[in-house]
Amino acid sequence: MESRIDRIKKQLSGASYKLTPQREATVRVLLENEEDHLSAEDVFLLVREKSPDIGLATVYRTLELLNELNVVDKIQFGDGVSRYDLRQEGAAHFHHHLVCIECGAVDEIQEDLLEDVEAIVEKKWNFRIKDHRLTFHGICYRCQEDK
Amino acid sequence: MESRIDRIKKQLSGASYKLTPQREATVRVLLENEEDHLSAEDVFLLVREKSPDIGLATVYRTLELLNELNVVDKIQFGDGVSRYDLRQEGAAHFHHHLVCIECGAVDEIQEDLLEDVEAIVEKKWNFRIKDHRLTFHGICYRCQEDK
DNA sequence: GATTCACATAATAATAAGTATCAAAAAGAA
DNA sequence: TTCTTTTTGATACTTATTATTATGTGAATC
Repeated sequence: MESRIDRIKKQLSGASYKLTPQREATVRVLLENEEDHLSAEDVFLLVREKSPDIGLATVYRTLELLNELNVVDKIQFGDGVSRYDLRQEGAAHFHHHLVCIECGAVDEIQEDLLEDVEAIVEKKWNFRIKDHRLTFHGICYRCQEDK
Repeated sequence: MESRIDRIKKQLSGASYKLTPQREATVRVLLENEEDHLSAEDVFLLVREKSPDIGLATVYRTLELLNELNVVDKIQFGDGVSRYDLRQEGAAHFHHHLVCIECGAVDEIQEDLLEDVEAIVEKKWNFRIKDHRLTFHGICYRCQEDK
């Protein structure tokens, strides 16, 4: 955990930004809630629990910065809110999501399932792929059991 | 064209909605701009050219309704605006998009490239897929030529 | 034909996510 | 120290979208 913070610190300083206490608090919240897909508001409320004086704008700025440095991914599932998701270390590509239309849960698929598809797209559409977003909408295993 | 409007009319009446003049004007704009990915504002401005008395809220409501009936798909590319895209007739699934990070162009892939991937996800994650969203970000063929 | 009645609409107010502004504080550099 | 740059917090603002509300409309019933 500490080592991940250190590495993020290096990424920041590499781009001549500092890991200020506010930024560190924000990063810690993201690390502690890695499973979730927090909105900026969610992050703000969680950060505020430990650092009550932090401002909402600072959280937005930090998330924006982390997104530019590819530390987090900014995603939209269509509910009108941006969500911020820590990128797996070393992951070249965005991971995939399973959004349950019953309960709203969002699960992640870390595996890259798209290599074959990307090869086809690059060739057939002559498109140089840099990243992708893949989300499946359906019924998660939990809601299937409930039936 | 007229036949497509007729079929959309049937879809509406099947769900006990009417194809009012305002709704028809909105659908026509979508049909005439099928290649584009219009925002609600875009649609509103285009509809207004022919039906100056239409209200923005009506356009929003119509787009929302068409989305619920799966006539259009509501998509977000991350620029803060929802865009509305006519679904190909008979298409069970959402089509895919190629978003160029240089020029912003959005191209479409109508083919379903995900059958194999979906089979894996359904089995391995025990997730019953209803729909999917797949967007590639990269450099389109036009911008590659410009180099 | 007049009268209901449910649905649609236009106008506009309200909401909420996100951004811009700006003065003050913090952190370096000199 | 003093000067300069970066960062921050508070808050005003913007903008997409939604809610409200009074009005309109067209089919169904009297």
